Amino acid sequence: MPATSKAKPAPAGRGRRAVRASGDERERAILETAERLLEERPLSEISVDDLARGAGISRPTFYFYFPSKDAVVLTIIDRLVAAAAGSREEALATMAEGELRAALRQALTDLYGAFRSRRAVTLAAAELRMRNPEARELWSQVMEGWVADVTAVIEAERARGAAPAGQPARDLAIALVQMNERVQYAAFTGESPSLDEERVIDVLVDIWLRAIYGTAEPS
Amino acid sequence: MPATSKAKPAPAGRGRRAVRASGDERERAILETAERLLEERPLSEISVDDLARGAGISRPTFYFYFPSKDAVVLTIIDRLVAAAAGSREEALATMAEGELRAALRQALTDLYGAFRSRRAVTLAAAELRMRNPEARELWSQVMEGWVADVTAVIEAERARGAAPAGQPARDLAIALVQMNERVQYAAFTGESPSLDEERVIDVLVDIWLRAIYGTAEPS
DNA sequence: AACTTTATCAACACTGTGTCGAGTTGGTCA
DNA sequence: TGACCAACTCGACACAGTGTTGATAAAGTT
Repeated sequence: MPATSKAKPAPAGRGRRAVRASGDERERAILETAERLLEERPLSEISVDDLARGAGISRPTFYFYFPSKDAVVLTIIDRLVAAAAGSREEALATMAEGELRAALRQALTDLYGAFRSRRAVTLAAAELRMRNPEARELWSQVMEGWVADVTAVIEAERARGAAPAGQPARDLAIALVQMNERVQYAAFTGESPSLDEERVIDVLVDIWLRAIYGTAEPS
Repeated sequence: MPATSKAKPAPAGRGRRAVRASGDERERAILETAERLLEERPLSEISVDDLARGAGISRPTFYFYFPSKDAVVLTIIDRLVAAAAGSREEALATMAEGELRAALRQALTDLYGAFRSRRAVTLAAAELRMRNPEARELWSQVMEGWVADVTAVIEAERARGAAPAGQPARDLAIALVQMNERVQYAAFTGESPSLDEERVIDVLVDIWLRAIYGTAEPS
């Protein structure tokens, strides 16, 4: 049973423990080592041994603190996701009261910033999602949160006559949110083709506005 | 040196060989086994041993035909990508002469169909891209091809006055193409949130048209 | 019939994961 | 204070997977 709870005193949700003693700083050391190594190379090229050594402990001792490498990264992603959720709520609060164009830009900028400031972790999350159901579930919740909020905004704009009818609001929201995810990911990795980091927001905001407020009639 | 050419007679590009004898059918058996197993489970859960046994040979013999598991999948992806490129050129030919709305829908439908009909391979490609530079490069070329074509279409539409000015055509094309990739991937995996398979095309076409022909002015 | 090429696989070397059990250490309370 | 317990540590092991080596067989080629 990989990547599931199984630590010695193991009570908590994922794989982290609830210890209090000096082990607390060991746990932190492991998390910090993981973040540091992720700046250098992808998750797939980091071993449990790398994490243990980086934290100054032996490999078996690592397993006292985390049930697997994945659990470490999941813990780190948890925190990133929580921060991003904060950005989102804040941004949405602004958006609730008119001046949508500027508010939308602000919202996308904040979210983009939240992930860009932890680029390495964001990339690791994408990698982990490919093979870890728990990571998939966590990311899924993040996306659902965004989609729900964006859906509400679109429906409100349509209700007050500011936006024309069109595809179901939720479908539109899903596509737009997924576009953001992919475009941002590409910009972070620098793959080609990808948008320049400074152009990401301009392009995304433009497409969002056109998708929400425009109609689909060519000349 | 994993995933690079290294087979016995090894001349060709990647890791496939140029054998002619009875080994030809072994090679095909390996490729077929890979495709079959990918329908059942992700690439990360398929071992070289699985492929060898599936093809009725021992593991060392597998290495006579392919230098690694990745090389097998790369060969399969190559073919998918070639087929998709065919769809694209065909679709673009239609698009070159007016009636853009219908032509665009047709183009996106064909492309979507090309990948949906080989869903398992498409998903494996996404997984492999995460950790294999060669897969990344291959996919990159596919995306660049699309972006180049779409950029040309947008510029042509702007030149003939059918589409308004806006973000640089290439930037717009990158975001739209990446949106398609992500939305399609999500629909294939059935993750949540994701668009229903029957709704994908409608939603994407709508956003493309609005992004290309609309303006970004809210009411 | 010598020789080469193609094909095959048992056995090996290596890397990485996760577990077991035998410790050590520091605090607590009888 | 000393018996005890929980937190903590790690050497040694069992396993799974990858890729290589070398010996061998079977099919052409000259």
